[in-house]
Amino acid sequence: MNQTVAVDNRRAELVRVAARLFRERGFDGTTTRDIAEAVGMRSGSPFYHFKSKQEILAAVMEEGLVAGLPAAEAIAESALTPRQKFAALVRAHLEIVLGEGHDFIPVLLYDWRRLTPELRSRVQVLRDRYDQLWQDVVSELLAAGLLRSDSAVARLLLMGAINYSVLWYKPGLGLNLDQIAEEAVSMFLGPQP
Amino acid sequence: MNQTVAVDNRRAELVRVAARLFRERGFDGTTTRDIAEAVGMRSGSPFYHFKSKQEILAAVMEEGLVAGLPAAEAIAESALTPRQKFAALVRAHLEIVLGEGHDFIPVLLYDWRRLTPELRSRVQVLRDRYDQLWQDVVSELLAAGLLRSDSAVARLLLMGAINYSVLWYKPGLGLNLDQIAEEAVSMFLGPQP
DNA sequence: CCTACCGATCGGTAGG
DNA sequence: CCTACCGATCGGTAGG
Repeated sequence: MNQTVAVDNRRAELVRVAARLFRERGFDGTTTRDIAEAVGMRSGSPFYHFKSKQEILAAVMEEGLVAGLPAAEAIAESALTPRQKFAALVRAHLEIVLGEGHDFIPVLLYDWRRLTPELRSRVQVLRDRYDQLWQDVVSELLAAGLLRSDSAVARLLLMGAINYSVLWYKPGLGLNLDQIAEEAVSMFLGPQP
Repeated sequence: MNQTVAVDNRRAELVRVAARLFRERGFDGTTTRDIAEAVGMRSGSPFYHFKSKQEILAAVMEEGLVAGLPAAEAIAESALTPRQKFAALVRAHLEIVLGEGHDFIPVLLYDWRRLTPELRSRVQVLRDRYDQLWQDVVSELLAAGLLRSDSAVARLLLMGAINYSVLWYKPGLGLNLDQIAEEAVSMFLGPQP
């Protein structure tokens, strides 16, 4: 219809391809030339869509958060029991961290430090919303007596355990995502009552 | 006495300074010129001591592992109860991950992927020894009925929770290392019997 | 370990 | 989005 759609498509393509490359090789291990080539552009053309390489990085992270938030919000606001909410949140989180084709959040976990302070603040807004959902569910667990710990530290340790899996999980080897989620929940909360 | 000592001192100095810079700025965010300048050398001189920048990175990681192994081994081989061993291991690990002046293991956690495959294999030998100590203690916890989970996944989740703290812990804010260690142990194992 | 340097890479830009 | 390019940086090396 108009050119905006085409331009947006190209931009979205750059973000998607950049996510994959950043995840595989890291932010510093990927050049803007790599990204351009992977979408069939010339080396300077990504800068028509983004002001800097770091802006691409921020866009990757924001897209991952925006894509992941609705599912997490639905879980947090559902009528499930605290334990069920937690189990669902763990499973959903494992999916966006380890699932096939999910490159965005791993990039966030790997290369958060490469963002400039300004961009970090911008992305942090979305990150805070995601963290708050976890905080709410962890608070429910504590209120229900299912977890004993300082609430803020508990959340950080729990999310750390899950997030860190991006460094050791290999698809096809050992447990699958459902099984890892089960192991994690039962380890943190004890066996099902 | 002889020149070997002086040369070794310079080399050790490079490793120590590189550890600090790599931790603060990341491997790719640090140039060999930064490292040279920080020890008072000219830009090319680090390559008299190391074949490549990656060799410096490997040396940093190996030094961290060699320094951390004895304490962990002493704990694993001690006569403590499984719960006490685990608590001691968590506390010792938090120290080398978060403690002031401990830059080596954070570099390992941040920049493991920047090692070439060959160097990664070399460092992995030491890493395996460290991981095995954790595996042994986790197995003892399982045997004692203090943890319910698949043993390998349990270890990875536990170590992930601790290791990931390198991304959120800020000295002087919130809990100190002793308190975080206590929170972690009680969250994973439940309240003390 | 220094001097002096290279060769390549890379993010980014002007102008169309 | 392409062409053509710059300016700086950086790991690494030869020779002493």
